[in-house]
Amino acid sequence: MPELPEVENVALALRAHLTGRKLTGLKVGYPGILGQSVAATRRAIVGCTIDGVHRHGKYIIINFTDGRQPDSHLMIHLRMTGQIFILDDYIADKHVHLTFDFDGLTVHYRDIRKFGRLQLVDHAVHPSIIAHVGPDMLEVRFKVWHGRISHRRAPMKALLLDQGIAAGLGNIYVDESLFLAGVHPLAKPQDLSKEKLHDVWRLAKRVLRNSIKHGGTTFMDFKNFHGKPGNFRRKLRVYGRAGEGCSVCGCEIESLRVAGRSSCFCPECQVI
DNA sequence: GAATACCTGAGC
DNA sequence: GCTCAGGTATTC
Repeated sequence: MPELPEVENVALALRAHLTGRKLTGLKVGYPGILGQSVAATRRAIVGCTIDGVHRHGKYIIINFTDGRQPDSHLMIHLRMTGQIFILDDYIADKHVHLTFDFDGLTVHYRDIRKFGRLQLVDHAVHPSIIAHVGPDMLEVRFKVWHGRISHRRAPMKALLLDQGIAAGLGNIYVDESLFLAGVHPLAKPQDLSKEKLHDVWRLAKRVLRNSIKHGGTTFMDFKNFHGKPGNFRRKLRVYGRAGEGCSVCGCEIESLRVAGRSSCFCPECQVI
């Protein structure tokens, strides 16, 4: 599934392939993916040229301009199963809900579970203005992050998933970050020293950067479309490994439900 | 903060 | 045929 590293790769690919291109047409199979009417979407972006692609957390914002009207900003969230790829001779299956025609290439939006959204937003390209979303996890400084999390009373698992504190971590990377930091998913900020919280912050950034470097947990190729488990999956230490032996101490990885999510952790290495 | 809605497919 | 998977908006 797309996580921050895949979203980053998608944003990089869109920027590389679409900057300067004009959108000539938009086909819509399932309007529910759009956060506004089909007509409003077409009015805002068809005939416009892409002049910027930005990522913030798991959001992508594409800037469209036509030189006369104010720019339009299309915000994309892939949620669980959204995929974007560029392929000219692709025969769309039933999960392809949107097809964007540019001069010279075709971009498909495919989404098995239809959770993803593409919506027009008012604010300018800089995506940190999304009100309910905190600073990007890769960008946020420790002092800022600590100030946003240290007074909260919820378990660390829930707080790291909370996009309002910092945006970008999903279930996989939260479990991995907590494992690397040796922090139990039920531990609360007040249970932890400032040094321990610094470890969580530092290792969360590291695990995200490492995943980006390895092509993400899900591999998505824009030219030869496929979305399947990528190189980073085999590097995961605890996620999806309940019942297996911990790579550090050998004891059995356990699974627990925290904040409505499955949480895999090592009961020996991760303490409150 | 927890529960639920949104969806479909995989795995039992 | 049931449960589970999971990000976010919404509603308790």
